[in-house]
Amino acid sequence: MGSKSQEQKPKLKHKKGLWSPEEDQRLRSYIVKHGHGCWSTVPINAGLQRNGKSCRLRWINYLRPGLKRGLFSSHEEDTILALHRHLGNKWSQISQHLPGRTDNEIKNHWHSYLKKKVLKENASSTPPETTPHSEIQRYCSSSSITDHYSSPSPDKPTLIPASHFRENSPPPSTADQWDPQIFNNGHHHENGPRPALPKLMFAEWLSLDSFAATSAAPLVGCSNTKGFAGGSADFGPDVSGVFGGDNNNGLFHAYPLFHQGTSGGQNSMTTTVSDGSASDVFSSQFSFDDQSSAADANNYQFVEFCSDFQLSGNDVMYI
DNA sequence: AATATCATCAACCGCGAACAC
DNA sequence: GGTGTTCGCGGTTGATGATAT
Repeated sequence: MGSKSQEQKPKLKHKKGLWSPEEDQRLRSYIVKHGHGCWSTVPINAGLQRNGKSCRLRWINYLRPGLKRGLFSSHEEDTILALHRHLGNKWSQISQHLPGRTDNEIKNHWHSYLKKKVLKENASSTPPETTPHSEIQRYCSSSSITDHYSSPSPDKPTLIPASHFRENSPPPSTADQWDPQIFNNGHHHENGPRPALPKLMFAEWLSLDSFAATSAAPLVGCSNTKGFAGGSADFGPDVSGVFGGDNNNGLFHAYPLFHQGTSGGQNSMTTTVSDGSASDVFSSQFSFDDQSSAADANNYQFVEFCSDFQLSGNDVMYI
């Protein structure tokens, strides 16, 4: 057992410490071209004097596309606090609820700032239920669907754990089956025009590790432990992609499509949800600003679409 | 200006789980 | 079933910059 295997290969001296820009470039280029596959072979093939573990960490925490850098918003902090109260130090699980944030980043932020904040709050004996993030705790701990569906505020999306559908009833498979309580804040629309549909997204989409590579479009990562089977992706100059949803455990098909035009300007991501037939489909569109930080590695561009998502109280996010 | 202390964050380490043989 | 390998997670460390004395 253990992680000694890589290190003990005939005393190959692995470099440690901070990564240089050249090393970053080598690693990024290699993974963009070939995917990471087996991490232990990545440094060998990429010509790096690092061990696979170090490469994996560097990719996950720093080079992976879609990472959000910078200060944590108050909403993110609230989410961390609420989830930490429920999950404890499960940084990896917490990070799944914060698109673009890594577990390491969240862990650091906790130890450097949030932990003290909590201690201070406890010292002043503020009841946890009065904190603004109690709604997040509610969906974590409650078994009531009505609790899940109640939108916490006009400015915040409704968050629904995917486990709800596994534990209760299957999710709606068509647009018409969606509970208006969720999508229209309780307002039915019998015969009139369908109200503006909410943005719909899964946190998993925000992890590019969920994307499956195709021969035409070698892409990073291929695995998803929850069985989210990918479709195809093309990160060429015209960034576009189609991703199949989970069809094995009762969840409906969901195909996020995104496309970045060559003319520049604003990018968009269209999310289409269907029951598998072409006849009953609805879609919503995300917008995200052109990110100047989009990497250009060997003519592949990354869409940093996590950075500027703004979900509102009319939106639903499956976590 | 020099030094000490604190805060932040990238990276390392060790462990356990999952998997392959 | 036993052993080795790989991966992912969480705790911890150490370098660096900011701030206080």
